[in-house]
Parts: sequence; structure tokens; C-alpha cells
Amino acid sequence: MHLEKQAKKILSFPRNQAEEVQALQDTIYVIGGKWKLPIINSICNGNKRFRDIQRSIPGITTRMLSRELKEMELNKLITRTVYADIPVSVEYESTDYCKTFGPIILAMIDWGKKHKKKITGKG
Amino acid sequence: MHLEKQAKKILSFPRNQAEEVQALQDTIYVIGGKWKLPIINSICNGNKRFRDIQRSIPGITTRMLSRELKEMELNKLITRTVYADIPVSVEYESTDYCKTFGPIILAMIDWGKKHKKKITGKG
DNA sequence: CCGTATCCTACGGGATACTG
DNA sequence: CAGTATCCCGTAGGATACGG
Repeated sequence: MHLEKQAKKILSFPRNQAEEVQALQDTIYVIGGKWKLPIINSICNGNKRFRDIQRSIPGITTRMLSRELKEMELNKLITRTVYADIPVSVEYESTDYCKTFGPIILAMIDWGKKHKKKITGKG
Repeated sequence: MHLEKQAKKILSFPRNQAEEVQALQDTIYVIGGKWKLPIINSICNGNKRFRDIQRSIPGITTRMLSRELKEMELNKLITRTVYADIPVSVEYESTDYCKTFGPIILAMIDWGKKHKKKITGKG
């Protein structure tokens, strides 16, 4: 019976499956690593200060946060504004482009919560 | 004005923000790397044979596919069935648990397509 | 066809210390 | 507070070859 299914699959497979796989891989490339999505999430949630962002993301070091923020600024995901206070203060803010990751982040948060319920036994 | 916003943020921040960040990080941990989601996507789309799965995912090597499949079988994301054909054939199938990643994958495919349009200039 | 076995390396990422 | 600079390391992942 697996042979029949095999035949069916060949017929039903074509579509623009290839395009979708490519889109998926592109996205993975862009948001790859442990930190980009948590940082985006944090900033989109209103955290603006370096320290606040860091405290909002368990485990991240200043080094990684600094690196990622720099890269995200280059990629127009966030803006960086320096205020000449004493001491100087800096604010990061998300661009509209950054917010397009919202659905992905929400889907992942949702999955994570359900997954935890499954592990814990219940919510 | 950034000082006022700072004050507001502190007040509005609490919620179960922490829980959401944790859920997000958990999910990233589970589906981390370049290959897990593309493989899940491929199998959920009906690909069952090792070769078919490999051909459906640009760039993946037999080594990585083999490793990931083994791990995914351990984690009950897929089932592996061996048929004593000549030569022997193997079929991979997704479990219900595996399908819970659907929303994440769809959101990422969607983002990838839109991102390409933005890059290309239009769709 | 369905993988395993080697070999190798780039780099994501941690720890720690230090500056403006 | 807002980072940068070093040092270091594990491992994800690529290339290639081979076995059942």
C-alpha cells in the first residue's frame, strides 16, 4: 500500500511547494540563532533601554545583545537614538518592518505554552 | 519625553511577559537549527521517502537529514516504518504532535514570501 | 535506495574584564 | 548606564567516501 501512496504523492506533489520551502528557509536564515526573536519580541513589547532589554531576556549576555542590536540596526529592524542625558541614555525602537515578525513570534509563544502544558501535565 | 515613556513602561510592563519570553525561548530551543522545520514541513506535506525528503529540501546533506530524522523519531515527531521490499524501503510519517508546528511553519512561509516580494520589488 | 562513518571548520555563543 | 574587548569552546553543519 505504501507503493500506491508513493504514486499518489508524485501526482499531488508539484504545486509551488518549492517556493514555500525556499520561503521557509529564507525566514529561518533571517531569524536564525537563539536571540533575534526574543530581542524583537522584547523591543516590540516596549522595552527601549539596553538594560531593560537584557533583563527581559533570560540568559543573554551584553556581548550577544550588543552584537545583535547592531546587526538589527543595520538591517533596519530597529532604530537607535542617543539622548545626551547625564549619563547618556539610548533608546531602541522597533520599525514597522520589525513588527512583521509578530505572527511568527505569537505562533511560537503559543506553541511554547502548549508544549509546557503537555510536559507539566497541565497548565 | 523618553523619560515619561520610561515611567509608563515600568507600570505597563509586568503581566506574564516573563512567561511569554520563556515560551518563545523554549520553542526556539526545540526547533533550533536550519533543518528541523523544513523537514517537518516536507514530511507533513506527504513526503515519506528519504530521497524524496532530501530532494525537497535544497542544500541538506544525507548526514544532516539522517541525524535529524533519528532525533525526531526519538522525540516522537515522526514514525519510521521499514518495508522488506527489494531493495528495502523506508517510510517516514508525521505524528499529530509534529503537526502542532503547522502554525509556526505557515507564519514563516508567509513571512518569507512577503520578504521576497519586498526584496524583488514586487511579487 | 537508505543511510553511516570520518574528517574538518566556521561561528554562534559563554565568561569575564574593562571603558566612557 | 551602555556598551566593547578578549579569550575560549562546543557543536551545528559541510564535504566526501563508503556499506547494506
